[in-house]
Amino acid sequence: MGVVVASAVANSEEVFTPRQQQVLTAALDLLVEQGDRLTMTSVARRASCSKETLYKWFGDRDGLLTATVQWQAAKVKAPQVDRWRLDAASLRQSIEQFARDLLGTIVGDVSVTLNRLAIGHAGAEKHGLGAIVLENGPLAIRKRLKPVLEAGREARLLRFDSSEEAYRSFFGLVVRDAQIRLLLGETFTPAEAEIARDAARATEQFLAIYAVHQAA
Amino acid sequence: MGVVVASAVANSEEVFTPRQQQVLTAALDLLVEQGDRLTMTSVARRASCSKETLYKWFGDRDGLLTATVQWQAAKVKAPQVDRWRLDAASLRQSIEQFARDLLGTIVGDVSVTLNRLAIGHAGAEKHGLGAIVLENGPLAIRKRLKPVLEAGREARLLRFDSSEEAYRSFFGLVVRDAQIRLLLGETFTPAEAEIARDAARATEQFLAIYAVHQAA
DNA sequence: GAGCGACCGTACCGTACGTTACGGTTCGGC
DNA sequence: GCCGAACCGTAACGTACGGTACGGTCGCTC
Repeated sequence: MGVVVASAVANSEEVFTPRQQQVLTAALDLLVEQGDRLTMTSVARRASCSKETLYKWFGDRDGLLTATVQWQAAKVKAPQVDRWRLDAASLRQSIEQFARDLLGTIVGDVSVTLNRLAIGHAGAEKHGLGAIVLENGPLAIRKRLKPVLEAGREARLLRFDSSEEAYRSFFGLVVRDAQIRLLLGETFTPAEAEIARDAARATEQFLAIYAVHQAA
Repeated sequence: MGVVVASAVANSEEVFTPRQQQVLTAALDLLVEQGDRLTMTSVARRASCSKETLYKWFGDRDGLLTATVQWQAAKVKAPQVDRWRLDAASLRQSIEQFARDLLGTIVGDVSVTLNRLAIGHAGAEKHGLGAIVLENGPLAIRKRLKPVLEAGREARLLRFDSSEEAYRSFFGLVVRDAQIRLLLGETFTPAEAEIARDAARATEQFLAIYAVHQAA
């Protein structure tokens, strides 16, 4: 286990020195470039540091990977959608913004790489990375979206039993098969415009399901 | 590359002797048990065969894995939904059946394992497995669902521009975040009943989006 | 029953990589 | 100007595992 990385999961208080962040950046770059096959030697070389330092700071290979994922995941905290009034238009806008954030993140190189890594680890009974990615990916967005959805329900703009359920359908409508296809190696990088269009479509569909019928 | 496994992708004509299938079964079992870390030695031991035979039949480790995935994937070909008349009820029933198939497959141990494996390979620039899994997973279902959707459109029961698009939203509504959560190591195994309920909900939602409004 | 091909079990080889060890350099504190 | 801590670069160690070689057994053919 890592020396600096203590509790393995969700210790966002963890702080890295600038030098350490350089190392983590190097590790992340190599991860994106060559996936899980990166070697400690290559990280050391890329970061211009010694392996000894690597081991001193991160304990072992897993510690380094965990630190990298953790550190990167912590950066995802996108800005809260600030003030939204509770009319149909602004609700729709908030939701669409979330859809764009979510989709944009998920189709990114870094997201694909980190998810691949975490999935690989999960396949080896090491669920630490999976938990971190889960926590900072889908769950983070969900946590931010939930109050919006519930305010929408409060205002009788939306109808659903459980915000959990509603969120999951939202996720499905936004992500569809894009994530699994990317993870499986299909290479497509939607432009900003496509993402926006997809987000709009997903929002439309979500509202078609969960919006209260505005009976004139 | 494998000796027996020729074209790497979608050569379903490939046939394995019973003995070879025993070996592949052993490999699959080990894969489910320990993920990508299975060794050639362990497969040989489990299948009571020599490593030499393994290499003779499958070429190398990748060949064995490819053969395993390919062979397993070929078994997924679920029965076509046979005759469906084109009223709203039977259309709905067909779609719901697809949803159950899809969800049931995806939450299964074997699916999770094989997807993990293929994703790992995709992360190492070896897209063969990813292509196979993609081909036999999502794409196979889509291929079977497509005529149903288009017949529905023909009969003015459904409205959509592209069946591709409609399928992808269907996929999203059915799978939601279940697949990625399982891949990341969350362990939940929905009962038959839950799957059926989720499939029904997804169908409901899909129709809410794509069914033509039956204006009384 | 001799010859032969397919296959098993096991011992062996080569290598890549995680991990450790060590000599040399920089730098802040006194 | 000296000391120790932190760090760099590199060499060395240990091992796990992919891949190969080989002797032995079974079963089939002539």
